[in-house]
Amino acid sequence: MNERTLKAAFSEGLLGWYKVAKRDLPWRRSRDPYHIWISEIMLQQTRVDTVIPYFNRFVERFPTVADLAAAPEEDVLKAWEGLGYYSRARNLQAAAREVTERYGGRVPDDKAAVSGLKGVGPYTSGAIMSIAFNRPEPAVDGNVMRVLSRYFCIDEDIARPATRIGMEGLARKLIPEGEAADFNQALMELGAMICTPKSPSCLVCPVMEHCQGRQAGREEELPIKTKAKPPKPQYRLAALTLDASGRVLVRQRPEQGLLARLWELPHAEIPDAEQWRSAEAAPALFEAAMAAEGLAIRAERHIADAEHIFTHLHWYVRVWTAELTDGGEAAGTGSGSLPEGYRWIGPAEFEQLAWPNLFRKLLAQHFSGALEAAAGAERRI
DNA sequence: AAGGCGGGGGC
DNA sequence: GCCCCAGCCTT
Repeated sequence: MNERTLKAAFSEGLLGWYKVAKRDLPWRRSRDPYHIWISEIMLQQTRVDTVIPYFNRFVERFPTVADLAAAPEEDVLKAWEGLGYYSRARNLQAAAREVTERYGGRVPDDKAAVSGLKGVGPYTSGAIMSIAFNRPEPAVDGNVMRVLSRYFCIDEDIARPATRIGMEGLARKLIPEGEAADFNQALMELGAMICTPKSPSCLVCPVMEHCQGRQAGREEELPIKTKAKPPKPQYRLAALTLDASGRVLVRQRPEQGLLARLWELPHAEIPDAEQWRSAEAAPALFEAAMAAEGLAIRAERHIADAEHIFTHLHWYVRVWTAELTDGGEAAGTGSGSLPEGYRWIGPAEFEQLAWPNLFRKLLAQHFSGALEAAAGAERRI
């Protein structure tokens, strides 16, 4: 079979399968390019099942581009809480403001304009142009690279940017006339449902017959991908500090970087794991580290441990109860002696602010009494 | 080209 | 435990 026939068989088989097998997803019930856009940003590095509830809440809370553009940033962050990669939320709102001001609140049917929006890269621009406007642009994500690597038995490392460029050229040629929206979604659907990373379901695959990877017996070893580096361990101590009325001392993270603008318990890295672990050495190191950030505390008692794995970091977080050492003024009614970004919160404020999952879980346990109960049980042993 | 940037599901 | 996911941005 020649190359042209191989491609035609692929496109026809895949498209025919998709038209009868496609999943009923919330954003597929809409033709609104704004909805397509929201869904594609949320779906970056995030699974469909995770995105669905976020998508539904988000479009209800921000029904139009103008609503999103006009919303307080903290509202957008709260709507994104738990979804991860929070720069997506900030970029999305910045882009919504650009669409409102420059394009009258409508997502432009223009490849260059869409590509220029913050948070929209090669994949997402192709997805919006094809799915929302049926333009024949490729939308090459991890699914597509896996499917194409297998079907055409391509050995190139999909971690290399150059490989994605090549895949885009191939994917562009595969789009059947006038079928960009369905075909691009079919490619991703096949990758998600049939041509999975592990144990692909070749026997029910609509294009198995001509799959070059399977014919070579290599469907399990493709695609080729260089391994990611393991996350770097970081040992951190966090302070659970209460005032007289039971409120908890928390702080907001900086505007840039990891977990930007989310809220957290005050904490500091202890570079030496052994010292971090040591009940004798840890308090003084913790107190010094917090003092360097302008917060004078005394660490009292180890109360909980938590772990959180990011793509590039592995946090080991040990929570100590703590007290402010600069007298009652800081623990009072917010007289201003707290460092910038710090505040006292009760259960009501806890629900309003946006937290990374690690601290959301810890504080939820504290406010429900579970944290102290567990520590008390441990102490009795 | 490499690294920063979350969180969860599947096996 | 390990892998990977409907990636983008900065350097």
